[in-house]
Amino acid sequence: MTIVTRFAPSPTGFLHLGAARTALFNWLYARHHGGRFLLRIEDTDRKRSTTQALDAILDGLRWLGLEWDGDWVSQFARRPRHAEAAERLLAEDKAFRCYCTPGELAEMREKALQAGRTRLYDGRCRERHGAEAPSGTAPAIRFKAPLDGESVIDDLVQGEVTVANEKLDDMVLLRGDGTPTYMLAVVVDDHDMEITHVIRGDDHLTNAFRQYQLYLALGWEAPAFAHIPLIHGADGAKLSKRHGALGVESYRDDGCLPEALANYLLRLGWSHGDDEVIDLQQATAWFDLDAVGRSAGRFDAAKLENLNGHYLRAADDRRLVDLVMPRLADELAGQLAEQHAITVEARLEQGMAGLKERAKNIVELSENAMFYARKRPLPLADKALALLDSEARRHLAGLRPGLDAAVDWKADALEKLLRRFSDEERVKLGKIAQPLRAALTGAAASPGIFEIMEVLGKEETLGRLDDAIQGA
RNA sequence: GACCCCGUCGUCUAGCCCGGUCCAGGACACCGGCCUUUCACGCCGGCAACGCGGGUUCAAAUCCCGCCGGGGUCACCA
Repeated sequence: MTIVTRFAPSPTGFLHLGAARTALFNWLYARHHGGRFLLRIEDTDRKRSTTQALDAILDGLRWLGLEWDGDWVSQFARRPRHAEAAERLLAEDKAFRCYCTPGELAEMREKALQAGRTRLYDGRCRERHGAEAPSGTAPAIRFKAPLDGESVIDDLVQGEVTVANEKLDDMVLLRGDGTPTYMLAVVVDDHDMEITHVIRGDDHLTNAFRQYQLYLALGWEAPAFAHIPLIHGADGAKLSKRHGALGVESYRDDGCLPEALANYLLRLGWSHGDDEVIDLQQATAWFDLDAVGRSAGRFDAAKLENLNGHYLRAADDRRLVDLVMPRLADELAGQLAEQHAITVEARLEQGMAGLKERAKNIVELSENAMFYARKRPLPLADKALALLDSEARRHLAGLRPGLDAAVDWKADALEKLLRRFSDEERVKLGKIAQPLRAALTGAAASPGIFEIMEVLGKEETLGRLDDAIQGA
């Protein structure tokens, strides 16, 4: 049997973390088993569905590297097929027309809630015939849910879960306006798309029982279910906008690398012994549902950040340059004209190894790289300014002729030169290196200073040095 | 409220199914230290958990029961 999974978001918002993880698990499960991973957009709610949301979801999936097989399916486009299924159930007396008004329904709900019943609908239209149908109301089609017995689902994550059928409501299949409800649409679509494994959030667990009954009524084989725990905010409550249930694109904008987010999401709720750093390829080889935990996890930004730093250090230099350049251009607005941009890009590529060692995300990386992009004279941070006292400037002035005379402008040669100079002056290397750092980068912390001199080149280095020596 | 699910360091988790190897292991965070021209990285060390109460057993994080706590679901939303 070929395994077929699907991710079925509704295009009413961005791709938030919980949804992204659901997509990831579906993708991994399909890939691991050599199956297919399909995408279905649940856009039956026309009022809330937007194309912006759809684009955000598609972009988010692509950014994370979760490509789906074939074209995505629009649930809305399949509504004739949904209606057909509802009509068939009606014909087979497994469903009925319901003429109840919203007012009646509200009354029933209140009554049921008061009595502590889960079955809200009282079944009053079950046996009502067409002839007695009140005119003027467009009837909805309701499912005749079983009144007794129990439904059992052998969930791949939650285990065997049983619910008494009397708790299952006569749910609406087709609304009065003829549009299908979610409950009907998922079942019909999952069946038609030949989905073998439905992997989704825990919040759908109770829906699974209603859907299971529908499969039974329709005479179809139900897929295997796997309900994965939800992701909670740091305070333990359901992840909401309040605690940054943001779209994956906002993590990207904040400097997150997709492989880091994927790794983080993977480890939140799934584990493979003591392994922590697991890329998508390794995950594909290892992933299976039996290692998915049953309890909800809390979102931990610090752990994501740590993972991000790891992947950042491992990332290709050229790729990072491409990620950093737009941010620098943005910050320097206009100052990064073409000729200078070429120079900066070359510097970044050369200096990236030292830069990426010191950043946890692309934003930080860009900030740290700023001194390679700025033109003279450099703005000096307070700490840099403090480093450049009169004594320091005297040292730098003393150092200048030696640098000017240097023929071999390479990091190791420059280091020898500096060390010799500090020996001769009988001062610690730090007394020279720190002011030099301040002069060349405008900051008190940076990559290795000799490496920076090499990347900057002799002319720029001496220029920045002069700025600092003469500086007020 | 009813139904369902969950409960190991602050957080993610290993161990639980098949009780002893667990005075509970790893990772992140935090706190020391080393390395070092700075900051990082790296390395070394430290802090820190089986929700509570009963059983069963020679022995329980592991099995059973109760309680408590957290979460989810109860629409002509998805």
